[in-house]
Amino acid sequence: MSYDDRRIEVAKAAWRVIGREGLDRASMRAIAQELGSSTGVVTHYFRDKEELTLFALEQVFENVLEDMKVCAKGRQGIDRLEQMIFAALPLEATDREDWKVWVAFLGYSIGRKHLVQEHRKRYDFLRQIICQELADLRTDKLIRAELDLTLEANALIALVDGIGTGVVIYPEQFSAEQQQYLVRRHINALLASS
Amino acid sequence: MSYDDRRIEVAKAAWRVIGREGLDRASMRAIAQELGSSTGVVTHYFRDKEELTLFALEQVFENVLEDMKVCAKGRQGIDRLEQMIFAALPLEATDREDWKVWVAFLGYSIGRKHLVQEHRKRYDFLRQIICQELADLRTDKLIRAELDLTLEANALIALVDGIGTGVVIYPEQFSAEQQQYLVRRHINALLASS
DNA sequence: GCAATATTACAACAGTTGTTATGCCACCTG
DNA sequence: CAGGTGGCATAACAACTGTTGTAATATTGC
Repeated sequence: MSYDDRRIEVAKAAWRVIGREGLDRASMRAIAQELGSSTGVVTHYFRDKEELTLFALEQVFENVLEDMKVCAKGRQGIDRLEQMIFAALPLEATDREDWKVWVAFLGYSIGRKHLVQEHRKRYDFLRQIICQELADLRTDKLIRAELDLTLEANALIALVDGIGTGVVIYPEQFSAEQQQYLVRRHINALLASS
Repeated sequence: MSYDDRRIEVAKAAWRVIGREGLDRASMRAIAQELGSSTGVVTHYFRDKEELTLFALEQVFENVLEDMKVCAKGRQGIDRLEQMIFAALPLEATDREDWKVWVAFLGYSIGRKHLVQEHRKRYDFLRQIICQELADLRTDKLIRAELDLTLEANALIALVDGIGTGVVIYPEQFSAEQQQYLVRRHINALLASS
């Protein structure tokens, strides 16, 4: 196994512990135990704990981006946007673990300037992607021309974020169909009245 | 100053530290220092740290409930619901501190079953309140009859939650007017087409 | 098969944590 | 005034944290 693969394995162990026990209880020793080895391995592949946890978060984020890209592939119009958003929702139980890690990081970032900065970077990236999709839809006159695209992108992110945290705290709160229904209805409100 | 007042003072100090430094860095000593006294005071008024932090969270929650109640008073119809939701939004900079504490708690709850349970209790309470408002609106035929009120209440909470965390991470993301615009539009989609 | 390097284990470090016990001081009550 | 009580300070406790250094073991290249 290559260096990078082993690194990802360590991060996955961290990911599991964070989801199960929380971010502040994901100590080096707990992560090493989850990995089935000693802390020597963890410190060997990561300079310090922050590098490890940020790497784990980055993995989560990139997985979502990848899923969104896959869902977008070959689709067009409103359906394309919908499917991309759906990819970010915790539709299945397995997605919930990713959302747990995400929410844990959000809370952990409070009072830590550089961690907030990390989240801003990622929100920027997401907004840029969605903005581009909205711009394409507007060019095709599928959504109303007067919309503030940045605001609409932020609103979509907020809705997804709210649903995600809701599901993390209250898994039965939103079924997969209800999540999709809410997002669909939100997007429908943007459509050009033709 | 009475016992209960002093208790609240301690909780407010905790609240300030949590918002400024984060929940896991809000140690007993840090809270005592913020209060301008020793840890003896803190332990005197609270059995342990969890009792203190939960009490601080409860204060935040009840403040929001109180604001919602005040905003609802004397209003009726759609305007009443709107104003209640507005009361929960981080419209001003001062509201952001409450939201920081809330988000910090959400993240801290990951992996802690009884803390998740606490959040569920509060979400239950909020949903119940909003459900009642929606039911009243439906009785007056102001919103569509076929709506799933529980789902709609959860959706409203999710939207507010998403906006709140968005503002915490990215204060410039939503202006007060934009927040209100988004909520208003969301609610407008529920109106009976008359 | 030997040397060099990568990987891992383990122990020790200094610092911080929540909690508890003890003692001091002011205040109130009888 | 005696004595008890609530409020608070201080110190000590054991447990746990991230990090570092050292040494043992695998793996690789020649």
